Amino acid sequence: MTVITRFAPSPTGFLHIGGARTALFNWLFARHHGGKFLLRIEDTDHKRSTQEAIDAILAGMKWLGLESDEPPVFQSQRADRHVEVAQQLLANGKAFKCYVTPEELAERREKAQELLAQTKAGEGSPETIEAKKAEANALMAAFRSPYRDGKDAPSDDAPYVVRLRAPDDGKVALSDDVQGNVSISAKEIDDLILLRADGTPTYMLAVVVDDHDMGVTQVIRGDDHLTNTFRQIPIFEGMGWTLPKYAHIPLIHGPDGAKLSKRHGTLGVEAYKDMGYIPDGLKNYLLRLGWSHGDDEFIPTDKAVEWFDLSGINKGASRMDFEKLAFINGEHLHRLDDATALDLLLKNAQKEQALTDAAKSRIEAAIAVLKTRGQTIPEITSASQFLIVERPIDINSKARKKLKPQALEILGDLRNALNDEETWTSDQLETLIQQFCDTRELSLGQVGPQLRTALTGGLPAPDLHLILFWLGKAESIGRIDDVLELMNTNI
RNA sequence: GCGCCCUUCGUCUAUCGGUUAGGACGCCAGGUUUUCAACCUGGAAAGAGGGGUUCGAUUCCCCUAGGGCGUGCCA
Repeated sequence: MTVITRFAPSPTGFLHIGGARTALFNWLFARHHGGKFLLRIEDTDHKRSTQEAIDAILAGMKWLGLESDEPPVFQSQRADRHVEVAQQLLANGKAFKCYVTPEELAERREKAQELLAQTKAGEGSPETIEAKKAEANALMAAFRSPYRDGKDAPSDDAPYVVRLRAPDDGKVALSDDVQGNVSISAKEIDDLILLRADGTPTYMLAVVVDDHDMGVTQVIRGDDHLTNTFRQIPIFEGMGWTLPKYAHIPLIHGPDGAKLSKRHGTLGVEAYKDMGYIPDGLKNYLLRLGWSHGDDEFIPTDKAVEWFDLSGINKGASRMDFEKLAFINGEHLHRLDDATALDLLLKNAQKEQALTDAAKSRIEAAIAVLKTRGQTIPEITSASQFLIVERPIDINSKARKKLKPQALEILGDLRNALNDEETWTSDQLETLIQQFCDTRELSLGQVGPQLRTALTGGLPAPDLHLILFWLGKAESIGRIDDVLELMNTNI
């Protein structure tokens, strides 16, 4: 049987980091087993679903390279089928019509809360407190409808919902691929609503029907759904369907250990894109959050596909750590192919300022080195700033201190040596600088700082011969002359 | 309230009864050095607490504490 997984987000917001990881795990599992990865948009709640959210989720998945193997299924478009299944359950006695109103239910809950508050306040004798507590617990227990055994409708035209008749006793057991064997007693399960009073299907019904109809063999979802699974299992059983395998993965918490807040977690993946992370880096980080393969840390996507398994998933929740994300992102960025890196860097740089053609071609020449000088796109962008600035470049105050008269004298000589150089390659320039030092019996420390200052104005940059090479002869000599001239006029 | 799940360095994790409890990020120190990085070497840093089971527990069981999730005519 071919493996089929699915990612089933509800389009009430963008693709956040936890959803991205769930999608990743599903995608990896399907790829690892040569199966299919499907996408289902759970837009059953029309009021809260938006097209913007759908677009954002699709865009986020595309950016991460987690596209589904088939067009997305829209749950809202399958309502007829969901209703059909509910009717079947009604027909075979697994479900029933329930005339209890939402108001009555709310009343019941309120009463329970009130009773509980009273017991906390310690009103009355120990006996009455115990009695109240027991009553409250009974009220708080899983809801069993008075209509579950065929009680007559209050009136012919009374509105009703269709509820599943929950198992009466015993246990409902689940062998979860991550959580292990888990079970709860049947009395914890309520008679859940399948069809609302307006006839529309609920989420609980829809997931089960869709997972079945889509042929899903392995459900991988957040462990916030673990207890829901016990409610869903009776639906499968009521229809005589075989259950998919389940793997409930732990949730991701914020750096402070609390729930993901607006500040970090609820950020959509596009926010991570904007922060300069790249898909492989973010995926690697997300994969390692809760999953491991021995001591491996750097895991390219192809290795992830090869290695991924459910048994490597942890049961405990993990926290978001931006430092480690940055590090692992850097590892991927450093290995990114030059063309892609160049494209990303250029796009990022041009958000701030228009680049001259000269600057662009310098960056292109330097990209293989530039991409290694930071962990995110903005970092390597600022690391290439020395190639972007135009003459006469600013010399920052720290760099200015390197321009002592004696240093400038040496710089003048070096300038002439460079000007005489006809083979402007990085190897040749490296040799030239070395020979310049050797013949004058100078250390690089006596020659380099002022040259670096002239060429970069104090901006961070790699080795001197590389800077000279990327800048080109004319620009290099020009920048040196600017400094020599400036210092002369200042004297 | 009730039910379910979770708990190894600050963080992510390895360990599947016997280890000096390993690795990674971050941090500290040293090295390298023409700026900033990078890099190299070294270092500090953990089994929530209490009971069991066992010749032996981080590992298995129970309790407590802490955290999470669920308990909707939301998904």
